[in-house]
Amino acid sequence: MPEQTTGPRPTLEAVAARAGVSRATASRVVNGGAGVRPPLVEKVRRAVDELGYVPNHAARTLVTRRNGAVAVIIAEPEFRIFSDPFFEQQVRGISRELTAHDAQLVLLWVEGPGDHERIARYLGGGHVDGALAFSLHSDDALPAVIEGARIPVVLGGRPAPGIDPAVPFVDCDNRGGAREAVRHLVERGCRSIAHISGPADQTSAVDRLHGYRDVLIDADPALLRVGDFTEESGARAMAELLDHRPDVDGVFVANDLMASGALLTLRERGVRVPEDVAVVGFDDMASVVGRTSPALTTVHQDIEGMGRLMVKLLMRRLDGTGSGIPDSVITPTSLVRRASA
Amino acid sequence: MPEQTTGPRPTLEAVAARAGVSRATASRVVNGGAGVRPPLVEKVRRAVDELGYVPNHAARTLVTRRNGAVAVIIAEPEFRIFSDPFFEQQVRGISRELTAHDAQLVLLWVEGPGDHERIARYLGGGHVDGALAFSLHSDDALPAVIEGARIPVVLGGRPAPGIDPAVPFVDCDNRGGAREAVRHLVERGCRSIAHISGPADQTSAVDRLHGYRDVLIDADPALLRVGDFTEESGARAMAELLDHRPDVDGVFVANDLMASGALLTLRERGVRVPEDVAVVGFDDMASVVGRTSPALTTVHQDIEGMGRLMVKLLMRRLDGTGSGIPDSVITPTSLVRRASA
DNA sequence: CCGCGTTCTGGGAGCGCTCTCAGAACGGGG
DNA sequence: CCCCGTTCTGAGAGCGCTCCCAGAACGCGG
Repeated sequence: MPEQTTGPRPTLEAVAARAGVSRATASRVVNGGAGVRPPLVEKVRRAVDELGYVPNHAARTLVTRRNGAVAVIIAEPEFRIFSDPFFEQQVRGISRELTAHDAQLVLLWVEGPGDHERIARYLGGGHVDGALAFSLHSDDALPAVIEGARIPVVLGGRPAPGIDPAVPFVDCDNRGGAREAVRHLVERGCRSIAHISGPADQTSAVDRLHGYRDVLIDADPALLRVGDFTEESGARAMAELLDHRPDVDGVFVANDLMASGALLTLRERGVRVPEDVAVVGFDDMASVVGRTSPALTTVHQDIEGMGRLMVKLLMRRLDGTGSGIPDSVITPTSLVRRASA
Repeated sequence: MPEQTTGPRPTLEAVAARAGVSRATASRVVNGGAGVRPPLVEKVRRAVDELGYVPNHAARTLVTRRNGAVAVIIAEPEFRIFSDPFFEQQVRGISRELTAHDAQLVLLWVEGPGDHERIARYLGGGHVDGALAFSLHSDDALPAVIEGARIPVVLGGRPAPGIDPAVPFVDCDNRGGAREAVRHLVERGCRSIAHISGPADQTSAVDRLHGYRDVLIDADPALLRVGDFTEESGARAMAELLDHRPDVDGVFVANDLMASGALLTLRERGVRVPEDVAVVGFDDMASVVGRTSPALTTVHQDIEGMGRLMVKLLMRRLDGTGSGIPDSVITPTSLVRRASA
């Protein structure tokens, strides 16, 4: 039980004195105790407990040049990012993995280009050991800012072309997952398979579209519609599809939210799913998948796992163990068959 | 333009040498330059620029015992907290105010009681100058944990009884806002005014209920329904109300989401709003208010401002300027009249 | 019982910064 | 022209910790 010394916090010096050893030995024990004989370890441990000693982080950082903190940079060009469930899951994964590494999460909220200088200074100021960011639009200047801070960084999501390709990233196999989704529709016997894609400036949307095209090499462009990842845009795209290509019997939608919208339109028009039109989504978001009817067949990706992986990659390069390890990771996806296809 | 010295980062010493002054003077300039003659200030400033000097945070913290970081503690007893728009706005306000104070936001994600020890150690370890937390349920052990860390803390939302009442908090005038809402219904001429409240273990819900009762001292208990702040629960409560008290002609709903649900039920049943039943919500959440029909009359509260206020209170007590300043703040609310009442 | 190799331990330097305090510089009045 | 008060400046001491390195302790073979 820590003593109730209300005064200044005990230092290593105090612990050492109480344990009857030198500061160096006390330090060794606090840092794992390797190379210290058991009886002494025990004595120091007890002193630590009795004094309620907690290492001074600043002092430690000063000499080790490591501070056990990682910045998570959240840019907000649109403005829902923070409340996006996808994002939330990823941050949760990051937070958990960081905790496992005894590192802290420092949130850097970027509100616009005006913030870039502040961010650069912060990143360059040695407050954090590394940074995690999310590749958003291709015209984003943020990656350059981070690059300028000369600090290790790992991106969530494949960066858009134009951004330094050497920056490591973690992304799921968007293209492969899309292929699997489309193949599933083909195997079901669908003949006119449409695709509702996401915005062309997001690599995930582009990759999924590529996957669709990989399987359906010469798909009629009329079977292609572009949405913006919102439920509403999915509903609209589906309506247009139905209007222009009444023969459509399968549709691969680039994310679950748009797929949900498509399902709504289908239902409104009295089209049976999956009998008349089979639908496959992407993401496997619990919040969406659970409430559609019929239950949505979709491509699952391990979002939390991707967050954790981002941290692992970053930690590896911080440890210097980075060489010989793949820079970027593409995580596998898997098709989850439910009722819609 | 900073020099491209790839080596170790320049120290204050280097800046001083280049500017031809002592380290002390350089330090003074870096920290505002008070009491240093203009020509010297200029010289030091130039050296800083040329060298690309950035102060070492750890070294500074070591001596000042201040590290310019504040923990935001997010507990996740339920699990949507992070993606809650209310919460998002509050964190945004916090983030902005923190930036204005040149302080950083360290996110502490608490996943359960198992994390409490970790949190306590972190808070006690001097990593952050203070903490911000949100008062959730009354059985939450977190406040005690924070208390134990002997670190200044400010709560978002009035803490439940049972939690040390000396802990400062920021909350909006739930009770007063509710009174205003109900009075508005009275003035409109409503005779049977119902209330759909939130969970009894949340102080905001309790306070709003109190406000309702303040105005309608002897309201029939049958006019009271308890929801859980979700849209669905609001719809259900409204249906029950209609079934049991068909004479209801006004309803004050404890939050916008439930009000939206109530509106849905009303519409389904063909009840005209506000002609047959007038509805007033609480929160004035942009995401809800915009899409209801008719547009929702509701009680506005400045959520972002509350976040900022939390930081201001914390900063004041960190600066020691805290004495004589109110510990907690109740921010005003205002009724926003739209179409539903 | 001594000498040498090996394992532990402690002294001390130094990480980069702030801040106190003494001394330098300066200016004005006598 | 000198003296004293005021404003600036710089030397130096530490903040609490890690880690290098020298030396102590220990064990074993001869």
